[in-house]
Amino acid sequence: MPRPRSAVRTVEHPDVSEVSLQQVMEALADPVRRAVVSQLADRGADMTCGSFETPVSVSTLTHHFNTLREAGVIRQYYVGTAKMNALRADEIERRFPGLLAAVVAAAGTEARTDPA
Amino acid sequence: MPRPRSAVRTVEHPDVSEVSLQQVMEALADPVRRAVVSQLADRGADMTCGSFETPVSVSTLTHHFNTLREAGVIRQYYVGTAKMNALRADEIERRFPGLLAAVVAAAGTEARTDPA
DNA sequence: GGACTACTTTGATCAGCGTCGTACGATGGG
DNA sequence: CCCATCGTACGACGCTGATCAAAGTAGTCC
Repeated sequence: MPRPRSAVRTVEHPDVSEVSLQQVMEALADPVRRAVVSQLADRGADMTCGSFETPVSVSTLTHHFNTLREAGVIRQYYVGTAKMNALRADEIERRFPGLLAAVVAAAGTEARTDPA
Repeated sequence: MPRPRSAVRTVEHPDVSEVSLQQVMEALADPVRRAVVSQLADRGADMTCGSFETPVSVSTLTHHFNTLREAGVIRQYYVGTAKMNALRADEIERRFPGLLAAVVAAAGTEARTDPA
C-alpha cells in the first residue's frame, strides 16, 4: 500500500490583493529576479527552481524565489523533490494592469538590443 | 542694460536610448521617487523642486531628483532660482512602452485604496 | 536502508542606498 | 550691496539586501 505519502509539502502564498506596489516593484527591480520572471514568461510553462539560468548560487536563488513569491509574482508548488515555479501573470495583471507585461516586454527588448 | 545674465545654468540629461531598464526600475522602486513621479503625472505640469510633498528632507530630495534625472525619467531646467521638473513620459514610453504608465496608474490605484 | 537529488536554512560578509545636518553657491529683489 | 530664496555638495551614519559556503531536510529510487 502506497505510504501516506506524507501530506504534500505546501507553500504559503499571499493573495494578490494583499501585495503592495512597493513589494512588486522591489521584486522586479532586481536583475536576477527579472531574469527569472523573463524566463518564465518566455517559456510559457512552469519551471523547476533548478532549471533557471542565472549567475548566482543556488542558495541565493532560493532567496530570490522567496521574494518573488511573497510579492505575489510567482506561485510555487512541490512535485516530488522538485519545486515548480509559475508566473501569476493573470492575477498581477488584475491587481496592477499592464505592469508585469511592460516589464517583461522591456526586458525582452533589452535582451534583443544588448546581446549579452 | 541687462547684464549678460550669466549663461543659464544647464543640466545634463541622458538620451532615453542610453538608459537601462535596470536604471528605470531602480528609480521607480523607491517610494519617494514614485511619489515625485505621481505628483508630476497628476499635476500634468512641470513643478519646482520645492513644491513636492514628500516625507524627506530637502537634501535627500535633491538626491532623488538626481536619480530620476539620470534614469531619464524626469527633465530638469532652471527658471531663475528655481529648478523645474518635467516628466519625460513620452520619451520613456517610446523606450519602454507601457512601463511608466502602468506604474503611475498602479500608484494611483493604491493611493485611492490606502488613504494614507 | 542507503545513496542521490533538490532545495532550504543558517550565519556571515559586504556594498550600496536612503537619510540627515550643515555648509556652500547662485539668482533675484530691494 | 545685502539679504532672502532655492537648491547643491559633502561627509557621516545606519540599515537593508544580495551574496556565498556549508550544513540540514525532504523526497525518490534501487
